[in-house]
Amino acid sequence: MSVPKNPRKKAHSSVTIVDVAREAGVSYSTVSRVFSGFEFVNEETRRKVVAAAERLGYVVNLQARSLAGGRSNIIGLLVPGIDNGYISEIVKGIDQELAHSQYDLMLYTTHRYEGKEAYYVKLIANGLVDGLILLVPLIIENYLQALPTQDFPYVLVDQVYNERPSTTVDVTNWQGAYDLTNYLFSLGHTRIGFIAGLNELNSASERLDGYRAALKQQRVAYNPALVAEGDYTPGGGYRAGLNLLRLPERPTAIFAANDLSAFGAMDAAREFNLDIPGDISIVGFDDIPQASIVYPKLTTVRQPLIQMGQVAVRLLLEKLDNPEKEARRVTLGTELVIRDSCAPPRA
Amino acid sequence: MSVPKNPRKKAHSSVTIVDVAREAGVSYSTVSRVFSGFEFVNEETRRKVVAAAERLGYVVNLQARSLAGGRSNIIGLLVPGIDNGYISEIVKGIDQELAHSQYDLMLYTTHRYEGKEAYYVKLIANGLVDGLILLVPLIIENYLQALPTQDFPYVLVDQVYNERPSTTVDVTNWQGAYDLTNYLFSLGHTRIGFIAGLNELNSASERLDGYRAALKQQRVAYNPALVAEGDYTPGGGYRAGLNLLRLPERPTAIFAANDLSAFGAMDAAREFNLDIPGDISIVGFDDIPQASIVYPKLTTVRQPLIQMGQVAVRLLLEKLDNPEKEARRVTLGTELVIRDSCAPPRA
DNA sequence: GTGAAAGCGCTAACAT
DNA sequence: ATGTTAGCGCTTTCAC
Repeated sequence: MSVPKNPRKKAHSSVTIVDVAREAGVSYSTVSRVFSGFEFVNEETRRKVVAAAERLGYVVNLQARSLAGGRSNIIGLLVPGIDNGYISEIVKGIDQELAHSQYDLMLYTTHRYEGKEAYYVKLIANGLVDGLILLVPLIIENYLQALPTQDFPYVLVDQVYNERPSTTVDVTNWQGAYDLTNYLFSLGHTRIGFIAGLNELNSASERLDGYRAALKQQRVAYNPALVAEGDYTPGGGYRAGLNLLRLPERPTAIFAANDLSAFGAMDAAREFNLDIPGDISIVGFDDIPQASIVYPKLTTVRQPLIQMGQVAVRLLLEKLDNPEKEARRVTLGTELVIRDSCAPPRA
Repeated sequence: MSVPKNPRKKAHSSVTIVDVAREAGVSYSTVSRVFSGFEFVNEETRRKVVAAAERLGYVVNLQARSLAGGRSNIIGLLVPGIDNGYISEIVKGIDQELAHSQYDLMLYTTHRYEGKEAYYVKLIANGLVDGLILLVPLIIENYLQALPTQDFPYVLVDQVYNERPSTTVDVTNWQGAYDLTNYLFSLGHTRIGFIAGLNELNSASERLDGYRAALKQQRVAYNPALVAEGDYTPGGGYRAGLNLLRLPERPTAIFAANDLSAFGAMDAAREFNLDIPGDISIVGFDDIPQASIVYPKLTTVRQPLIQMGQVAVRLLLEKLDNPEKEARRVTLGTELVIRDSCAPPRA
């Protein structure tokens, strides 16, 4: 064991490559070769080294490897927070995919550096991580501008950024909203309220567009009064729902731009003593896990959240292996999930 | 900018301490002093250095700092996965507390190394992180044994390990279960089914003990037939719920050992066309966010999940700052949360 | 207060 | 196939 001279150094002494080399009676670069793979090493030597390493309980020091060779085998994930079914499902996908790889995950939450996004990203990109997955709803440019070079590998999830060709994974928001609205029509609804998300989010505006397109196609006039402002949160959905339900001509169905808002709208409906789906139909978007736990179970549009995470990782690793590769955008399909929160309007 | 000689090195060139030193016209150890804090540096020199660094856009390389003897300022978190309200709430607390500190978070999920826990922990502890928070339900010893030295800083969340004095944060599981059972008694229930968690988890066994203690105190005979085996998942809760409801003398209330199981039990009750809480009362434990979203809203025992995460971080940082400090155990209080899933039994 | 120099554990030329 | 050597970017003695 090499004894650290530095007293402020981390306490736990560790076995290094040098110790293993001595134990095995070879030079320490040979040991390095054995553990960094790929190099040719005599089978017998390799065995000796592995045995020695095992005896000593050797484990590589990833920092040192990274410093010396360049790769940390860590990818960074930047998110607003993980206390949200939507994000944690995507993270689950990321995690799953990473499990098949040699990479580990560094989790960065944005709230820590509000207003200092640029510095944060620089710190992140400088050294520790090989690439970055950005799952941040807003102000992407603040983050992206700070990337140390044009070609630092990153991928955007669920948002598009047109100023710079960026590797991106998103879903068919427009189509999903279009399909869902048509489903409501097929049930006989024509007065369909819409609880919007923040318009700066392109997922939100695409969904609104899909809703409007379906209206148009059904030759139902678009009525701005039926669109209430929400913000993708249950609280916002609740308030928007209240507004919609107070309307003189109450909608018979409400399309909330995401599931969380739909939950809020459900609460609002209950406050009006309205039966769901008897008196009012409610639908959401995303199909987060809670959507099938609430009562009644929510009809919604499924985004392949887990798959989004997986694809994000795959795209990033692809980029890592082949930096020359051009940025590309993968748009995954959505799917109508019919559950118990809709019924034909009362006659 | 120093040009890396190694072609496989990460593409993005970065500004180093040497560049800053040259720019500022000082030696690079002075630059180091400026950024690693604490050392005495002439105020004017410091200003020059800071200015130069800013001009160049310098950011420290944490790996190098860590390797050289400093701290990585990263703590590791080991969890089974984050797709679970219980865990993600705790993580939220961890994240919040970390935000006030200089530390970043490395997220490790256990499923990647099943059967290789020891190796995994070694890898984690060896180098990259300064300390570790273990939020792993089972087989803790496999993990702990592998810690490089006796004094590698770690803290256990929601589990106790008696073989070695360990810094721990947990909650009053026994008391919570006791209180909750008594609440059910106060409503008039006496036939109270219990859906257990895995008995190896001490949270699960403590809750069962609390339930039994309340029974005893109320002089109600303990009936093993009323205890169904669950596993802390909705699926397990559903099956256990079914078993309980099939009993000749059906319980009038069900105490599920955690909220997730309670959700499963609710589904089971609905399958029997039982009204909750009219025909049967159901309670859970944990108060995860979903508990107030399900319908009817779940009566449960609140664990201060966020606070648990915060305390875990605080304990770890405390240990990091003062390695000599003895391990201690912090047990946080639980609290009865009465919502809509209980009513007196039908006469 | 500041500079010079050693070394953290490892990888990757460059030798042999 | 293996050993030698020079760093990766930084912290930390040890001089001055």
